[in-house]
Amino acid sequence: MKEESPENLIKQSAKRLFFAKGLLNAKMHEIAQDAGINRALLHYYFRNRDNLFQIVLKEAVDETFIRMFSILSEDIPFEKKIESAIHHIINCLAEYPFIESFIISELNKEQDQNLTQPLISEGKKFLKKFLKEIDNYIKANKIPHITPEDFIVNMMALCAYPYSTMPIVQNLLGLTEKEYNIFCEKRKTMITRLVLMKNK
Amino acid sequence: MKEESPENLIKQSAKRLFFAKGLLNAKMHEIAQDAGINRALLHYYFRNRDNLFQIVLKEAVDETFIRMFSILSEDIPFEKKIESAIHHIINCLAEYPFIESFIISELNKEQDQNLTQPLISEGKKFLKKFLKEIDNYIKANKIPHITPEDFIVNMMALCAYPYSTMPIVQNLLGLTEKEYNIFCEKRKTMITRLVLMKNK
DNA sequence: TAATTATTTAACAATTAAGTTAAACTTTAT
DNA sequence: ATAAAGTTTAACTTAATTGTTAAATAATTA
Repeated sequence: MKEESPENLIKQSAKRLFFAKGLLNAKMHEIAQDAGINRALLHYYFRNRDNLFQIVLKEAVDETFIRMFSILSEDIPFEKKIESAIHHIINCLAEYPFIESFIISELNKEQDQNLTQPLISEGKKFLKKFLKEIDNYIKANKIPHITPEDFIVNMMALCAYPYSTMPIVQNLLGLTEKEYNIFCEKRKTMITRLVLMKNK
Repeated sequence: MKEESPENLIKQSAKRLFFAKGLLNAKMHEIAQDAGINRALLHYYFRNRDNLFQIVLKEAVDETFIRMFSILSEDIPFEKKIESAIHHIINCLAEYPFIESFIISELNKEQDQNLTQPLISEGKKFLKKFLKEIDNYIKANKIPHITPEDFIVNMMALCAYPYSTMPIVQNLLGLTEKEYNIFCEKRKTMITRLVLMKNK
């Protein structure tokens, strides 16, 4: 359990509304209400909306993507690494299903991209090495028709899609929230096998 | 080319901003500006925001998802059908990369779900039959570890993810808009092979 | 207990957007 | 040419949201 200071309650509420509930344009009073405090106190601690924005987004991005880059940069066997990254990213998405949607929605507003600039440059630096590593794996295992770029996009797609589309897909499949989370959780091993082409 | 009536110009602009540019909360004056007319005329033709919303969303959903359901209900060989559906959905997403994001963002606001209600019920009706057909294919081809539900989610995920994440992934891969569209386009055959497990 | 800090209340200004309206102007059709 | 429909301009109202502020109240700490 984390500290229950007002700062943390507010940050938790902001993250819950933005990244977990998918209310990409949650209002200040909604965040305050969710945190059980009032608007004045919210401004007292976080000055304004943009500031709160930056803080909670940076924390969430560090927990998910920066951590994923770190896992994928470890010096362990490739297959083990991929399995580990898939588990990590699905665990993170189970907590914040809409964090990608949020970032992209912000990017499309093309205001200040400085928010995501660290993520992008960190990602590019990491990708360069990682693409080579994938290429080696593809050649060593003679996996046909798939480029290293496809490999990464496939991995992310198979993990992230069921979370970002939860409101529709859960309904279409006729599952409760709990059942849907189990469905997504179970996909971990299937996705690992599929991207590594281990269909045994 | 479509008619260049003011109605069509407005609808095209609304679709472009909402579904192609990902401005999920585009303002009325932005739509008017994009269409080369003014706010008053926009209200003259479409009364209010919600009305414009409903009309353009219904048209886009009919073109993409309802049409996809129709393709997947045709009485043709399973593999041909999947290939055809993948081509269709990627062609649609190339035109409106953010149509799914838009629908989901609206659903998360949990106001009137009546907008998506037709899509959901149409989808459920269609899914029931289609899941059985997938199940037959999986059993006939002894595909391991994949449920029919996984099969559908995988197919949609592999098609849709690179579009909904375009602003990030394109940047990370260091591609121009044109290059990125080619990258997505090329994925058609790879995705078909991957979901059908034809890795020859 | 006294002083400091945290929190609430309530009112306020500034901004933005939606939607309406009336008047003027332009194009099209009769 | 005249009437009708289409289009623009500009002003306006209304509502929502952000952010500020001062005063009152509660909780903590010295």
